[in-house]
Amino acid sequence: MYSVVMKESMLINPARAVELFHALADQTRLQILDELKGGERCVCELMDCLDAGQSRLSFHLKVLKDAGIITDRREGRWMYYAVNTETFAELDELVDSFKQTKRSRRTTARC
Amino acid sequence: MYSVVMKESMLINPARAVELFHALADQTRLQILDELKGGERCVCELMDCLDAGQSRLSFHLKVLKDAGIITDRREGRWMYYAVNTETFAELDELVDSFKQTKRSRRTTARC
DNA sequence: CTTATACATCAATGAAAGTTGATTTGTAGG
DNA sequence: CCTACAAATCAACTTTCATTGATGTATAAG
Repeated sequence: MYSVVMKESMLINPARAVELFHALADQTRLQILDELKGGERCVCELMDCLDAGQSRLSFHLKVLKDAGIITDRREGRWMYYAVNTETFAELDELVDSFKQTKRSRRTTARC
Repeated sequence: MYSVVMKESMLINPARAVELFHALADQTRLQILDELKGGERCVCELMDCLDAGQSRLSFHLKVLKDAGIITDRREGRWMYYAVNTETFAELDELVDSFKQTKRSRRTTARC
């Protein structure tokens, strides 16, 4: 089986994990995601319901997009943002990867 | 059912979510968790395998502990740290809570 | 071609977080 | 007591991140 072959204590990709968690570690960005749960939204809609300035929103949307957490789509003058479901699957995996390896309580004391 | 009663687009607790994600958004802290998957460890062991200074480790351990991600236990002069499995269950829930509400693609355009 | 709208990007500032070395606290042993 | 060791805490500093206002860019309409 896979888990037996793999080095048991190895993260999928540390840098990627940091990027994902960092993107989620902000109140405004969580509010954006919360709003996007209801379907795609354009920036001006988000400005309304989050009561945030345009450049501030743009900044946070970029962080989320760079992390692959949301996607964007242009329609005329508007940019529509939506959650990227694939990335949440990735997140699930990531969280699971931290779960304790039950065997191997300790091998040697190193102190 | 619960989910029907709850306001559909509401996070469990935004501040708590930010705290959790922030605690995980750091390379060193992820390395610590990765090491703790193999069972509890004391600070000096972590210093060895992570090649990090003592005060630096202490700082990161505090962040993880304050977020409830790890627990500590004193044994003589040593402090043993271990992952707190309950918090990972909480994390699972949190990640799930972001998953898209399929119905309600859009109600009104607000731009 | 001009103007307006929607948004991104930039530069400056302020706030928060991480690093380092020094000091302090707690425990064990002589 | 005194010393030694494990680890926490602190102060100074650096880096990273978020906010703001101004400017730039793309699209659409007249």
